[in-house]
Amino acid sequence: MRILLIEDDTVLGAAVRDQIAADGHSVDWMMRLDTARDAMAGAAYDLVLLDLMLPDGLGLTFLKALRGRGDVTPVIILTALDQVSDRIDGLNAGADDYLVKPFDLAELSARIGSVARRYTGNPNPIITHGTLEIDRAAKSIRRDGKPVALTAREWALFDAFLARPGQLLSKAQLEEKLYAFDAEVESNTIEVHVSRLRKKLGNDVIDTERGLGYRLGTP
Amino acid sequence: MRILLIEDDTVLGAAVRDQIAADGHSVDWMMRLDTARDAMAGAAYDLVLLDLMLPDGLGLTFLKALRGRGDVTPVIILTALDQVSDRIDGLNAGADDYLVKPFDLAELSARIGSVARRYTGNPNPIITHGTLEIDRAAKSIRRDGKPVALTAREWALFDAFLARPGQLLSKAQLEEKLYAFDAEVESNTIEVHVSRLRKKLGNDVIDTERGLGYRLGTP
DNA sequence: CCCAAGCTGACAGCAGCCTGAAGCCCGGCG
DNA sequence: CGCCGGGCTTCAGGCTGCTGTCAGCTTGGG
Repeated sequence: MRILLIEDDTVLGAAVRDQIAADGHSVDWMMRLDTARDAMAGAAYDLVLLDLMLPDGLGLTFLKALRGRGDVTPVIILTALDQVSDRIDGLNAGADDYLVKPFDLAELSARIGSVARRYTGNPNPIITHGTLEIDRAAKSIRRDGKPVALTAREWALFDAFLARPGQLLSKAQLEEKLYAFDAEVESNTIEVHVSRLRKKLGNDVIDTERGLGYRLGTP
Repeated sequence: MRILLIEDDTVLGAAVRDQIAADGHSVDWMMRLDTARDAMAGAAYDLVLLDLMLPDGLGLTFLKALRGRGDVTPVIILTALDQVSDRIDGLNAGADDYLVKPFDLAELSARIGSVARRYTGNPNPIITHGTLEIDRAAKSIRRDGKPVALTAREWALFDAFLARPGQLLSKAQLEEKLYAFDAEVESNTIEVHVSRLRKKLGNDVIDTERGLGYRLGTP
């Protein structure tokens, strides 16, 4: 497995690098966000280990930008912050896991294994839905063979329907999925995003059930 | 999402149950492993919250048996054990996540969301009633295999009968369920909706008991 | 046979939904 | 540091079809 380690503490970084290498993975170690950004642009990693406090910025900003770009590479956060709110922010920003320093290197190995198990193992299954071809893992969609680009929110919304085909999802449920519990929307955002999705994927991808919610269309 | 909570501490269990319910999930709460085992045999859960120390055995044994059986339902461990080696054992036994008591309820919510996001669903439980197939969670009904669409009010009414199969429900009770306490209807609204339901689902789904109320039909 | 209780077709009003447009926010770039 | 641009949210106006109401009919009990 190819792992990108972003950590500015030289002692901890070296220890982590050695542990990962001992587990048989290959590691690239960056100490700054800008070089890490370049590294990710140039190569495909299977996992990112991300410190939150870095000399040239916050790890959370980096993570949000990554997810906003549609990148789904698994991310495990390593940080000294042990406040609950920080953990929640991290998970909501799209992290897959969270380790608080000081952590045990053996636990890091276990967590890496746990994350890896979820993502590797099977080639990406393609779901066909009418004239759409959907690769959920890669977050890519083709309509009539032509690629369609979805934004982060659009994908999050569509993915909610893919997770449970045929299930009716209320706007409240969808809001909960698109936004953290704390975040609040008090307008018709969901409706707007549904509208956009329909424009990109076809009017019949999502059915409205008045007063109840939405449902994946039946092609 | 349908969640099985296995926890023998009544105070913590109630708090967790309430938090999950507030997040919009449905919860079954078991205090023993044997009843939990029965529950999992009888229904498909989307997530299991598992305490490790239970009156009739160890949670880890339960988890290993589950995984050994090929069950991949996501499991989050809740426990007072905070040794790193305990965490590693838990993750290696097949747990998806690990929370050490005392934990913050908001963080539990975040972790549940994190697990849910990467989870690809178990089918919802389907109730068969005569020629009807009912998926309460998905709010979908098939009659003779063909999908039937219910409106919001129709579904609310029908769901009232599904919640208590065989029980007689007076019009007053039904009005109370369909409308907020204050809202008042002074006509035969319930009768009208029952009529519409019968038209969609068949005349025998709901039986009339003159002067008393209605009852789910017995196919 | 009569009356009370329930059933159902028709319909108007309005809650709920859709969508174009405008403003805001944030990351990227000069 | 300031501008630029894409994405997200909010708002407002228009439309759809669900829902409560009513009237006339049917059913069941005594």
